Amino acid sequence: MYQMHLTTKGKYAVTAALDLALHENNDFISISDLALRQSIPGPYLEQLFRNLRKAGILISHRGPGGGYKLSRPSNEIKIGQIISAVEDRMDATQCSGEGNCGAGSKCLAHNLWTDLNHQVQSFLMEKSLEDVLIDSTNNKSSTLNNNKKLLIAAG
Amino acid sequence: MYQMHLTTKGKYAVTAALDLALHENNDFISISDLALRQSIPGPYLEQLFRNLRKAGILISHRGPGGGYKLSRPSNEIKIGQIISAVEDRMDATQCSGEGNCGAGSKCLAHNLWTDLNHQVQSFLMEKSLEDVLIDSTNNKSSTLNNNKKLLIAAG
DNA sequence: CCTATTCTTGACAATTCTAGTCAGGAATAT
DNA sequence: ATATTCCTGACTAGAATTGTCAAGAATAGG
Repeated sequence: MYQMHLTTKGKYAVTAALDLALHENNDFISISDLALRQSIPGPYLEQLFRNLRKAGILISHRGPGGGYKLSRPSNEIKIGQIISAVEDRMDATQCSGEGNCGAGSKCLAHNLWTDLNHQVQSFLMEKSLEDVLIDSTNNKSSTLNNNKKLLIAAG
Repeated sequence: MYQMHLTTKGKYAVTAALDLALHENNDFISISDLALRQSIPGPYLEQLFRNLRKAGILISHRGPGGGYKLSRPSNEIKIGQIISAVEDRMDATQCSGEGNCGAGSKCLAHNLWTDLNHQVQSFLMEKSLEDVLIDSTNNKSSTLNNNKKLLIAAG
């Protein structure tokens, strides 16, 4: 089936990465600084940064003055890469692209989820950290109709 | 923050509604028939149909020969309506559109989630049950790159 | 009127995920 | 040396998901 999961993991990871992008010229930034600035529980962030490092998105350095920094310029790192590095619901749930949902064959909604999948993938994979920072300073978020009944809430 | 949740609830509800749309000319269809045809746990589906009825999407009839049917033609019912009727994570999580994420003000990623929100909303609110059935029989799902690392998996 | 069918409601339970903590270890700058 | 900072793995509490169950109310058909 589907399984589309954005949790605090994803949010924290992206927010922290944006902070790193913002201080791109600085050397390394420690987790404690980041956690403080972005109001993220330190040990939790640490856990997330493991994954980002393994995924090659961050590089780290230990010892005094150590910390993390982006492995590449902020315009080369896509939001989708960050999220997929920390959101590990790899979906063992049901047919993950294969068509063994419905009874034996594709369920009626199969293509719907596939298309939605593609839609979100594209959105997140086309947007770089730099893009988001630019959008953010321009404050140019699209007009959001604040329908609380809908599935996604921004914050 | 965000909170974008598609769970089995949403999948089951949409799949069942598609089944109803497929048999639009028939009278009422019983939950047991539906559950059997679409491999959905009966009592669970029952629970979901409550919400769809309350939302005015389905109408029901009791007694022998009773069951459920769509309240309107399948081209007037949008997927988004179905999902929002059953996925009740109304998101008390954090700033639900307000900007009290970050420390006091909007977090760096605020607009990103808002935009993603809007993106998915549009997608689901523009697609009707009929649309999905047509896409489904045409088998014309967009080319999906089967990246298991990504957040959404279809099925 | 009796009965089988089917929805209706509310409560309940098991499992899984999320979100976050903690302790101890390894590297490194000064 | 020592303080700093990452690194790792395990662990926990709470919530959410995914169901189940039992008893009741409506209705069609005989």
